[in-house]
Amino acid sequence: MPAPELPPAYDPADVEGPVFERWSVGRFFEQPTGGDAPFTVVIPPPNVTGSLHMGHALNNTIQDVVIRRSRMTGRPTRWVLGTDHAGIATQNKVEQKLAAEGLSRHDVGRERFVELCWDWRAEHGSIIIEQLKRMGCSCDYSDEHFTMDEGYQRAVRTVFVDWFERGLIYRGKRIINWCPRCSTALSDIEVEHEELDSHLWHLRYPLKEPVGGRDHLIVATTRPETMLGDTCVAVHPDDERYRDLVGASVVLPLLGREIPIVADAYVDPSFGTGAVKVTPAHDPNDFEIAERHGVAKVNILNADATVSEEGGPYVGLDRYEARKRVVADLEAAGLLIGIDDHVHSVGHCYRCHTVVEPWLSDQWFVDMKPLAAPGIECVRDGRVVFYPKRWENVYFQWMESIRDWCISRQLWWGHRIPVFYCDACGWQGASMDDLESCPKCGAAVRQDEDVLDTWFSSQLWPFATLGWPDKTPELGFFYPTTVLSTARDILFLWVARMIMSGLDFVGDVPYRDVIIHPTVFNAEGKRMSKSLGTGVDPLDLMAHYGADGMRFGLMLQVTGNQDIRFSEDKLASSRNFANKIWNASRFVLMNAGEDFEPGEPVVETVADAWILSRVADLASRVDEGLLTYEFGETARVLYDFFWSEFCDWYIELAKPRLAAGGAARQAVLRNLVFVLDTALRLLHPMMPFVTEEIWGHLPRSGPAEAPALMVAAWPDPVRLARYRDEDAERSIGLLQELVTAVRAVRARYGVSPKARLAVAVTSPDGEGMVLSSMADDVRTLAGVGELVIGPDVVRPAHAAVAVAAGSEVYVSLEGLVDFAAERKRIAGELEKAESELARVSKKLSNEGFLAKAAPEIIEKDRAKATDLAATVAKLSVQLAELAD
RNA sequence: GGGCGAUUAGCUCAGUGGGAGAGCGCUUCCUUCACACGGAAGAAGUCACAGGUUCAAAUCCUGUAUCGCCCA
Repeated sequence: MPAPELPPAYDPADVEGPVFERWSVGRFFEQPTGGDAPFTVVIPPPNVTGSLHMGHALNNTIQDVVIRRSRMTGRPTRWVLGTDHAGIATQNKVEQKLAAEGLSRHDVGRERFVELCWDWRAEHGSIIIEQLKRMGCSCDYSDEHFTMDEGYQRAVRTVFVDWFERGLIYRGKRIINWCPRCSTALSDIEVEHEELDSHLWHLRYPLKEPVGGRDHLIVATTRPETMLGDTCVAVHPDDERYRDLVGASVVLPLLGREIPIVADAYVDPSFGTGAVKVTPAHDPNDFEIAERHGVAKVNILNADATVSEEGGPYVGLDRYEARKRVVADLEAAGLLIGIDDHVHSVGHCYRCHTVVEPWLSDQWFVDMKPLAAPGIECVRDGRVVFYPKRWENVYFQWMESIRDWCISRQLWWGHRIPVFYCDACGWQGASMDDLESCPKCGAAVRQDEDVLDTWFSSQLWPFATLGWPDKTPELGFFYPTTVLSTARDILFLWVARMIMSGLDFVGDVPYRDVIIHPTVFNAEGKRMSKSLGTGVDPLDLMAHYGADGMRFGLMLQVTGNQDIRFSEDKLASSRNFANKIWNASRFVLMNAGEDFEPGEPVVETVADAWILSRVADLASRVDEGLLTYEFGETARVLYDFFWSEFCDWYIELAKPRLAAGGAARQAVLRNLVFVLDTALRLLHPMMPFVTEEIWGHLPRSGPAEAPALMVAAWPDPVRLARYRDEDAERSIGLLQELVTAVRAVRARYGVSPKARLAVAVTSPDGEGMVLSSMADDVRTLAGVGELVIGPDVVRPAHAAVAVAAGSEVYVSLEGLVDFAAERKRIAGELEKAESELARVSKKLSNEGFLAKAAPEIIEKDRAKATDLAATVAKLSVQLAELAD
């Protein structure tokens, strides 16, 4: 089938939509139903409120690349799609919408509010899914999951009840991280710490009774307003300065409360004055001290971070206003001793960046230690492998010092905690079913008001999406999944927890390989953020460079490094690369028209043997690179092969044979088609659109092997290995050197590209024969007319000279050669060759080297020395001749 | 305080024991019938610094400096 004429420039906008449509109509995205060795990826569920950012673009390209390769190898391949319900983020969105109408969630009530969340999801939840399609991601779009699906809710509840009954989930009054804006608890790892310039306030606390002539002590604090909640002052038990004060009392300024002085080893005597004020309801360490000494815990803040009634005269003030007032009042009372500059770390909400408040409240926790042990073991014994490997240490470090997980959130949108309380008899318990009455006394029960952390449900993603807790066929077939790709910032939030819950509930790891991809920063090396306007929108990038250009440009930047300073240049060169592929293909298709006779590749010339050898090498490097997740290196290998080898050399070498017609034309056409076909397959995972479109136009020898490139066979490096040909590679290397040398002479003297040069080459026998056999190629590629190659060619008069591939090259340039300039240049080359020869000779006369270096290294250096000596000799002769 | 990463051409980055590379940018030439999103040629680096190991170090080890990230 002859190809319709392709336009001379690749326009992604014309191609991407129709190609995606073809994949969709062909149902190529859909998961397989049978086969062996399934390859499964679960997508890290994007937040349902989100839209595509660079992290998504990168991560989903990585997943699509491994998925597409796997699908082409014929393995049953499944990419599971879905979103998470994003408790805080979704609730924020819906509350904002209500606020626009002057309403709060309390005005509409819990039931209605949850309905509004579902409405919001129905309206906005598929935005990011559509964006994934735009990128060409080959997820199974017919099988979309959501962490609030009915079946998923059952999975979450099963996990909760199980852990509750095993005593792993418990309720307790603890210091948790409270976001006053979101009005909910956060787990420790949902808090982002930031170093801020602040102050250290030194406060005088008067003693109730003077002790040993002292009537006060001085405490230092970074949060003076919390003094309202102080219930003791602590000093180190070994601190001589305060020993006699332990057991005495101070009168808390402003409030007049009498509080004790206690001795506690937690206190660092070298920090501040060595005496610390203790605010048990607002600091986790102070809480511990209070527990040890049995002192009261006074909570001075309301949920919105205003001062509670415990704050006496300061009641109702915002925390920052309270700070100003407390400091001012202390100063007025002469109790403010000094203020030092101080940098300290302040926690912020990971969703809204409000400063979080350590706050005492009743929350639900998971005891993580028993779950962590198997989670550590499965990485130690290699059942789960991280790429890059170094992330395993980060994982171990966190898992080994794991702390209990606060899972309750004071939200309405999410999985409501399935614990029921009977106020009549005091019974409480977790239940799979919604209880109306107390199983013990029959009185009415009430359900816990809180919902679970979104991550509590996300941790079940690899198996809850497969139907767990039911023992579905899918679960048996697709679990464990194959690889998970994700950003490093959710290693703890998500990956570690999936591993622990997968082991605990399914009895096996959730996946074998974990790819931790680099973080995408902007060109200045700063985190990309929509709110700061430092982000780049992947949709804009795709509009400029095409989806393939963006994908390939990102892949070029994925190395073992932990971050990427995003370079748009790489996307531009990738767009150009797509155009290059398009045009090379266009050239091949224009030739492989009516008269093309399909068939196996034919080795008719050295160039044929060479390009087939190179494509065999390419297949093995790309295959290996993708299996080891080395995306940057793989992208570079593809780029170099296609551009530098296939286009710059093989196509150029093919042109005269195409023009010659007949058998020569048919042979080279077959090879062009074969190499292009193979390269398109290898490029497909990274650049799915342009490769698919071109592949559809390639001539076939019979009925189509596959309905689309997406589901065509992946080139098998083992089968291609028969095309390896080192001799051909060496020969083409000689040709390239010679051609380049002649072109350089042309450029140096500004000879028109149209002018045919007369060239004479003196070569050693072996090389001379190889070059002679390719004389026509040299003529074409270097623009040479008269060409003489022999063992002892006479140097023409008025010739520019070069040494290439061990040969002397003379280019006749009647009247053009500037002999003085030429002498200078050759002298420079000679100097370079001599110094290189001296270096290698020195090495070869080093006995240590000869005794200890690997034989092949020594052999290589000997050969190099021989070559260099020849080069030096030739250049010397040339220099001498030019002196005439 | 602990850990991790980075420091290579003007810029962004590959290269992890044996001849310093790419893309972009720059210089010169070329619109030749696949491609100017192109072709040809070229200039450009004290591989952060200091020690050490080795026959041999951009590469391994130790330390220092600077930048970034994570944990406490």
